[in-house]
Amino acid sequence: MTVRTEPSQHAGMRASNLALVLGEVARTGPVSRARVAVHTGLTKSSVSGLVTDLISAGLIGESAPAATERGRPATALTLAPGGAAGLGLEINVDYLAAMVTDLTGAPRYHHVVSRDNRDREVDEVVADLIEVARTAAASATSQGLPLAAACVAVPGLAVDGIVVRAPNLGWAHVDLAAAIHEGTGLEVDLENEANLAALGEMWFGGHEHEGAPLRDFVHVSGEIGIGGGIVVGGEVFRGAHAGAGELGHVVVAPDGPRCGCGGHGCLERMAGQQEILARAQVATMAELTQACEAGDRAALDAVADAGRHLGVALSSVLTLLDPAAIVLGGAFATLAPWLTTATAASISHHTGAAEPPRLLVSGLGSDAAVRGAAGTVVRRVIADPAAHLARRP
Amino acid sequence: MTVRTEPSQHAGMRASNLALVLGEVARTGPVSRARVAVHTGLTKSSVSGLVTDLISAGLIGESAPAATERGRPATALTLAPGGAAGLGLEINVDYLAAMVTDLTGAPRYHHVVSRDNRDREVDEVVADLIEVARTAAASATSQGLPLAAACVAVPGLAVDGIVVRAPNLGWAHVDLAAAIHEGTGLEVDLENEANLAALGEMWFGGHEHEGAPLRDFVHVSGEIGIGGGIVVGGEVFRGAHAGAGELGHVVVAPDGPRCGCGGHGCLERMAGQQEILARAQVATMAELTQACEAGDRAALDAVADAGRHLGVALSSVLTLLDPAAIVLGGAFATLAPWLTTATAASISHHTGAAEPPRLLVSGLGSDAAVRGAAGTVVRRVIADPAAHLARRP
DNA sequence: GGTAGATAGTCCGAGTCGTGAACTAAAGTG
DNA sequence: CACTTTAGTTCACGACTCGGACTATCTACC
Repeated sequence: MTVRTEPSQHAGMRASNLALVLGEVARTGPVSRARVAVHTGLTKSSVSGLVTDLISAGLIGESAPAATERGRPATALTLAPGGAAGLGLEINVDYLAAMVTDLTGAPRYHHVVSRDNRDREVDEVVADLIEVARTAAASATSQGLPLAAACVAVPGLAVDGIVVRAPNLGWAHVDLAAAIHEGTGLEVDLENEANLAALGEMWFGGHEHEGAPLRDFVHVSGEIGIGGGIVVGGEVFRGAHAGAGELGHVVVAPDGPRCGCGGHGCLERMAGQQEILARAQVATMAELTQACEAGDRAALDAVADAGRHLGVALSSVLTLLDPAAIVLGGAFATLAPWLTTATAASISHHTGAAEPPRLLVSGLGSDAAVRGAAGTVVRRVIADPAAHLARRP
Repeated sequence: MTVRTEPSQHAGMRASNLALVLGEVARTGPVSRARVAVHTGLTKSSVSGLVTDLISAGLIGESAPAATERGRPATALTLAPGGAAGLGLEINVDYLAAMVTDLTGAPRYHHVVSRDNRDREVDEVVADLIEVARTAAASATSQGLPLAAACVAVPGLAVDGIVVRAPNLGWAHVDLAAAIHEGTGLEVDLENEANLAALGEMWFGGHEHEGAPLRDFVHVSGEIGIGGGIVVGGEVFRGAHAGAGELGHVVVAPDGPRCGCGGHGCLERMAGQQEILARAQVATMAELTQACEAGDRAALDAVADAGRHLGVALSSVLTLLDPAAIVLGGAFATLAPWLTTATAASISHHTGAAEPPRLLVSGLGSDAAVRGAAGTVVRRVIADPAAHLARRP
């Protein structure tokens, strides 16, 4: 039912089959040409030709033949780690981060600069981020990793390379992609932090659903604000204006107090970090977890209450989006031990579902977004190797 | 970023280009081959060949050359109404319906049988629906319309041709598609009523967004229950288990009463038809609209209250899904005059949005789902004419 | 009214790419 | 050491689209 908009031509056919073969190699580890042919439905001869191209492009490596059961031993094909690399950047309220991953998605460089970016000039922060990016790029070069592009995780709404608004940073209409492109010479893409964290979790978090990698889920990423990333069929769901997934501003208390966004009774207002800390009468997240571990009543109640509100929001998410699972990330992952019981109970109460939905806890912690950003770049190369080669012949 | 799963071959290239050309003809009314070539990016010679195939397949018609400004007059191409037709069926609480549309989407047969299907045997109702389908098929045949397939709108969850559950009918695990296939010889697809109503509204409702047809929206279809259809990029959003869009069970009152679904505080429990009628102290929807028109206080309050609850649910929908518009259908379309003010106010209050979102009212009324069902069939033919031809050579 | 210019549509050779069968390569089996 | 099995390459063939040449049919203008 997809509306076709571009003519199918021979070049497109080839590009599509290159992606098919490369994707198969990426997914199923070391494989022979013959097995790729069977899995993809292409003939052996076609696969041979496509693999030749991918090897000469440096995206695939050939290892020594290894004996199998019977017959001629197969030469194994693997992703060439040095074929292309991705630079992931993250700009957040209290830190900047950079990560380089090779074509297999393995981290090859990671650096975090902690500093509160809220009351600084935008230009200063941008300059710092460019510096961080340059250092990362230099490291990639020295490791022989050719960067294909960069992707920046932004705590707000980004459209066409521009940060439209990032409330927690106090930013609006910052042409960030152009600035970083200027400073590094790389193609730069911007994406919401919550969405990238969700992708990072999908690609590197190791979650499964019925034996296959999890491809339909909602990722809750609470740091200072509460964000949400919706992944459908392995891709981020963005809505009509790239604003989808704003879990933090789902209504959980129709008669509730005014939220910073202008609305009333939003989840973030009722269960955000600020609210939890205030109710638990502690100042930092570290103190909160300590208090919870010590069994402090006020702290436990505050967290459980947040869990209940989260459950209300997630009930609506479950009925509206029908995801296969929900992944708790960021601060909610840290608080999971004292939170999930209340959340699960609240979900059962509000949806009436016999069996509770799958509530998973993130394993990546606060690195999910940068990893997702770097991963986005290399995934794009794998998804369309022809386009990548056209750019650097 | 789409994961490719099938090899691209010459036949697929041709199939894709056939769809491209046919889609262009369908979208832009009468067009010349030359204009199709420009719009699609194909060459004139390719378009000529593709059009020849489509004409001999009976999907496209050629009308007499009409003079243009300068040069040789163009022969106009249009969809051939008799090329293929779709049979839409609908099974609902208090009626069965059938509609036949030709390839252009124009209704060519429409029949509704009013009868309460709640306390009847499942087999009886299925037999009635088969009878309705047969009569419709006979009418199509007598009009020279070859039916490509059938699509059934079901008030519940349908997966792989089976009605998994339809609470308002009291159905569970009914193999409806096979039964109708048996009775009519047609390929049969099942789909949720709310989703089809949304599609019908998109294709035939005439809504626009920034000059183009509306392709990202949420359709609210309230009859006895409250349903929702989410359309993203022109396609229905189904979630991981085909259960997405259940707007009726979004939580709008966390401390609210128990709902029939087992949850608490669901929209349907707070603003469903039963609730509104009870509060307005009337027995039927007809009486309710009369009371509203007469300015009856209790009726107006009941409707406004439902509108407020609807606004809470839609606030969550807006923040989670970021649609370009919301379309009110079914009973809510009828009640729109006394409902939308409260709903819009509630949305503004809960989302804090400066400008209220686009709240549109359906023009198709209760025919939306059958039209959507019949339209689904012909749209599929247009989206993949090669597959259609392969079935009937 | 005849010719130039413009636009529509067809035809055909060239180029690209996947297919399929034949062929070479390299192991294990009896 | 022949036979079987599996891996990978080669090459003629066919199915496409492309692009330019060619024909058809109109308007505009002299």
